[in-house]
Amino acid sequence: MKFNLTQTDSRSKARAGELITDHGTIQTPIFMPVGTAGTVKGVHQRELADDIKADIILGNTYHLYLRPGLDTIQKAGGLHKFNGWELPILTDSGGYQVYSLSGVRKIKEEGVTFKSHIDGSKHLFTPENVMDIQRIIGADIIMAFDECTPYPCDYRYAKKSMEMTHRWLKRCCSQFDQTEPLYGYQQSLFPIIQGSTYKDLRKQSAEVIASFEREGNAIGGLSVGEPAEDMYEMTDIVTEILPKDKPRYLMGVGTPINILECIALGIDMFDCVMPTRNARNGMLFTAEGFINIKNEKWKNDFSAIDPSSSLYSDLTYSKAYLRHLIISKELLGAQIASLHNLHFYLWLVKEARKKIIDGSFLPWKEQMVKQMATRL
RNA sequence: GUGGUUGUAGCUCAGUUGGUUAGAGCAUCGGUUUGUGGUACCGAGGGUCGUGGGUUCGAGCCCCAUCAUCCACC
Repeated sequence: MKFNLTQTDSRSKARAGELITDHGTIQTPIFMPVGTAGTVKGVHQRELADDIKADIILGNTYHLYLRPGLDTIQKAGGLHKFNGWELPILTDSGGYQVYSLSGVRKIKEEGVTFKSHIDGSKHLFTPENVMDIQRIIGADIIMAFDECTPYPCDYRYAKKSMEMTHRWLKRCCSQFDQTEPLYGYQQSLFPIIQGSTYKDLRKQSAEVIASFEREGNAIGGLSVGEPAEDMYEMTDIVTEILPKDKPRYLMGVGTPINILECIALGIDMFDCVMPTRNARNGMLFTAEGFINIKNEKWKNDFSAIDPSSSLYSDLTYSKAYLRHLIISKELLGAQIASLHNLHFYLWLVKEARKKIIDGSFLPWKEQMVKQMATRL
């Protein structure tokens, strides 16, 4: 993997770059659609690649390990072969599931024991086997096994947890470096910064993570319920410390506004379920603001879903029709809305990239932030 | 015509021996959603309890009448 910085904004910390992997080049800043179980819910791979030009998608270690299981994925020849997505894939390590499934798990130094949400069976994730699992899934970028602390989190727990995440990282790197990719292309391991909302912990974690000198670095443990201002402050602290010549990935973020603000703080990569999950529940993001398509005001609005879009479905179908589909829980509604939101997110980061390169990022960002906060 | 059944929110229905401002599901309206356990979650509006009398301190519930409904029998 190789990362080239194309341009750095002179009035903010925003950067434009390109990340070259064996499955293709990713232009940064980038938004990565989340495809937990090997599918971006409601969106075809062909639509992702051709219609909205996603450069990379996510998969999830926890879900894929439980179902369809490693045996099937390995027999398929890895996740790319299994799901027919030929561009880059990033897999999350399952660290976040340990957090979101809290109640049915036990965290120890060795690793995490948890119960499957599918059949209740018991499993153990360790830094070592999570590396092995991600070798089998075969993503281009794989994530270290970490503990994502909840918010709020008291200082003592945040510190203890962060230190364990650092020790786990050492074990991840050791296992990763002793093993080989299985399918003939390179994989890169990204470590994850923790430290909750404590400045000194974040600073310390960023320094530790940077010292491992991996090919890219991630920020975890944010967008878990803390105020946006805290998220920005923590991001600002760590991007000051992280090496400039490597990509920075802010995990799980966020709203279109969060993304622009964090691009301004020097983040290159984002992922979030928001565009797809909220689409399924009737929320549409646009450059002018956001829409709850279920609201009665759209009932007889036969204008295009998004006249400024280049998408067939955004131009062909009306708001009234999409409202009908979403309210009726028709599957096509989720598809149209998901594709719309992802297209918008990708348009947003591509536009940001252009503005960074031509030097007009900051005023454009301010204008967009103002517009996108509007409830339509 | 006779005997019986059922009438409670837009719909389908709960509602104890009579006891505070009559509930639920669905529907409607509004909100939430941040490294996906999300076809999810939270909230709101909406009822002269078929109608009219009566008994009672108090009636959705008991009594009478009446209307509607469905069933059975003439």
